[in-house]
Amino acid sequence: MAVKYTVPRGTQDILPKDSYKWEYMEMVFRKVAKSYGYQEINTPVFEQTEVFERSAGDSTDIVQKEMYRFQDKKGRNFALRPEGTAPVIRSYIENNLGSEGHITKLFYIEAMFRYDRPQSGRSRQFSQFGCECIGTNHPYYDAENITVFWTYLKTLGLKNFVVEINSIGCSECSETYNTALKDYFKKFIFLPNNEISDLVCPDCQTRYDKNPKRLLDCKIPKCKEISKEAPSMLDYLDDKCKTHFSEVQKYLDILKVPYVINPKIVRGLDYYTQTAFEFINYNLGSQNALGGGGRYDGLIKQMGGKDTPAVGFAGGFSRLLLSLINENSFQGDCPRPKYYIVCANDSSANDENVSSKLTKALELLIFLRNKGIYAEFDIEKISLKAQLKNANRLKAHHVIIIGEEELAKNYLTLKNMNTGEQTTLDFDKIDEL
RNA sequence: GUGGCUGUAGUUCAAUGGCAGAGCAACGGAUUGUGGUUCCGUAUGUUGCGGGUUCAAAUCCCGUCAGCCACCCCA
Repeated sequence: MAVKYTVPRGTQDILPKDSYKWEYMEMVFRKVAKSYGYQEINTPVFEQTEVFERSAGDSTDIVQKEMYRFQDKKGRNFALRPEGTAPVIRSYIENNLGSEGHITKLFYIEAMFRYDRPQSGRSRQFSQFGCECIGTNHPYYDAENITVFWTYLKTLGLKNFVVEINSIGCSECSETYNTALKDYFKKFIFLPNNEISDLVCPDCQTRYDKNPKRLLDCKIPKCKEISKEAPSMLDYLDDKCKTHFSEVQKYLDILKVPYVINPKIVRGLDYYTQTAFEFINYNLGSQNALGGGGRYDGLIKQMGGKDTPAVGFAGGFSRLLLSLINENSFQGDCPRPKYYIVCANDSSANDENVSSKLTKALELLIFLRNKGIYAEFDIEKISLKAQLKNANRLKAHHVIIIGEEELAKNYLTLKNMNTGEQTTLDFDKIDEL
């Protein structure tokens, strides 16, 4: 069978058999986010390239390798959005959203694009949910932001996940720590004669210069062994950051969100400060982060706004769905007809009766649909058997049978497809349906 | 971006280099006013695509596309 066109690599169609699952996950997210006072924002799928370059950081992989870039007819540079925070902040500044109160809470559900090798849980177009709480540096809001994510996963019924938190400090602490880390790793990267050693993997040798904190979560056994003895970020926090971090923990305890402290958590984007957190499902394979986030107190100023602190998270729907299906926790219902209408025509039926039954069926169908009830009828299926079989295939809750008997006495036969039980209902009382 | 595995009916998977097959699903019947269970029957193919080797290729080789796994990175 020749399929002429296919979806672009790393993208997918969401087909009817799955689309209701996505709809359900989005519905629950909107509900949870709104209960915490977040309001929905939608930004364009593309932005000026600089929006991402300035925020995420020039050296990050997202900016360096993964952005879909293009020019429009006037030669302006744009990029498909690879992450959600920068556009939201761009909009926050542009529309002066901060003027409406000292805290602004925004949530979004949007498609993101990154050019990367596809794998289970990683595609080139993917859908993210996120919450940004802008305008306060109070540690309670770090905890509250984490709680939104946690509540969302709990509401969906997800069981296998952990919340890991860390503080990567303000830019000053981070600087001091990087120096300490490089000091420690120096003797493993370089031999006494200053040549490159092979005590750590080649990737870690690049990390040493590019992003020293990444040295901590290398998966190569020999590197893991070395990083065990490495200094911990938490020992390099100044008093302000230390207090902030312990306050976040205090509020998480009060809000009853279980968490573990993982001093090795690193964020992939440059704008993060202090609190960093990840939601991880260890059953998920190598792409195991359901989402992550943290505080980014410097970003808004850096992007040209007033100096405004903020905290936020983003998560991926496809990994979430994989997790829910894996552990059999998905709770949404697939759409099922509440009523399936069947016309029964036996050999005794004359043409006139066949026609009045059809009229009755269609009247009933439109009556139910006008009330917003999902009702089905198949005008092309003739035999009673075929119609019932179809009702069963669609998992209809009830079947309404209109046959000779019903036509003559002006009532309907109502069949419960679960129990097989049948009752009758006067045609004049269809309001009761 | 690096390394590896895989690609056959709607789907899950078979087939020593020698006639492309089975389960499930679909459809029809057994059962003319009753679906799900059972039994019987019917239909189903550019073996991802393009080249090569061979008397002969789903099978071997090369290329390509796609998916998966790990790395990388991250949602």
